[in-house]
Amino acid sequence: MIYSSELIKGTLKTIVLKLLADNKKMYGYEITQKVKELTFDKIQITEGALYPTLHALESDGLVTTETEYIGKRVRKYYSLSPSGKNKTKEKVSELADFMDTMKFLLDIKTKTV
Amino acid sequence: MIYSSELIKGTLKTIVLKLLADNKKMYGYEITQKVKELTFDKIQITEGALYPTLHALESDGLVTTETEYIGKRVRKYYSLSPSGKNKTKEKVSELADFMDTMKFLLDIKTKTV
DNA sequence: TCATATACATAAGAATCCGATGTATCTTTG
DNA sequence: CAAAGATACATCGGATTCTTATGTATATGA
Repeated sequence: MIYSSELIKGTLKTIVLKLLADNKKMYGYEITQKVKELTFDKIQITEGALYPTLHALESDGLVTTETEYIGKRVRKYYSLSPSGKNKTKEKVSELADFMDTMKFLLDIKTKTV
Repeated sequence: MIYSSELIKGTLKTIVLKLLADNKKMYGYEITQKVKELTFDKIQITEGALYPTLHALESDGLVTTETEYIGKRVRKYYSLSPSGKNKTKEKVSELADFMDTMKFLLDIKTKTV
C-alpha cells in the first residue's frame, strides 16, 4: 500500500528537514531511498517533488550544499544551516501536535447535538 | 497556534467525511464551527476550502444533500451515502496508518551510516 | 550489451487551499 | 433602532505543491 499523494502534501519539507537533522548530510537520491526504506515503501518521494523542495530549502537559507564527485558522477550533499536546525524543531513539533489533533478528531464519536 | 495551511491539505476531505460519519447530517457552516471547537481553534477551515470540497464529495456520490429553510435563510445539509460510508472507513484508516508512519519517521534517530 | 540503478534537473499540468468578494438574513447590543 | 457581528451560502483569481514526463549522463550487474 502506498499512501494517496494528497497525504504527502505539506509533510515533505518536514520529512526532509528531519532526515537532515538526524543524518548530518545527505544527497537527494539518498533521501528518496531512505524514506522508502524507513516507511517500508509506503512513502515514495518522487524526484519531481524532491528536487524543487531541496532548492527551495536552499534559497530559504535552511540548508547548505557541497558537491562531490563519485567517479564522474555528481553528488550534491545537503546539510542543515543553524536556522535550518531551528526550523526543523518548529516544523517537527508542529507536525507532531497536528497529528495528535488529527488522532483526536478521528477517534472521537461526537453526538454532542 | 494555528497549523500552517499546508498541513490541512490532503486531510480536509477525510475530516469532513469523518464528521459526517459521526453526526449523521451537518451543514457547511456547522462543520467549520465543529472543527474549530473540537480542535480548540487550531484548525480553522475556510469557506473557500470547504464548499468546493463538499461539492466535490457530492459530485462523487459520497454525500447526499437536503435543503432546509431556517426562516428565510437556506441551510444545506450533507449526509453520507452508502459509498460515502465505505470511503470514510478507507480514508480514516489510511490516515491513521499514515500518522503512525509519520510518527515513526519523526521520532527516529537514525545514524545508520 | 542491455536493462537497471544511480544522480542530477526542469517543466507542463493537475489538484488543492487561501484570501477576497459577493449576497443575504438573523441576532445582539449600545 | 441602527450598526456590528454572527449565520449561511457561493465563486474566483492566485499561490503552492505535487505528479508525470522528459532530458542528460554515468555506473553496474546479468
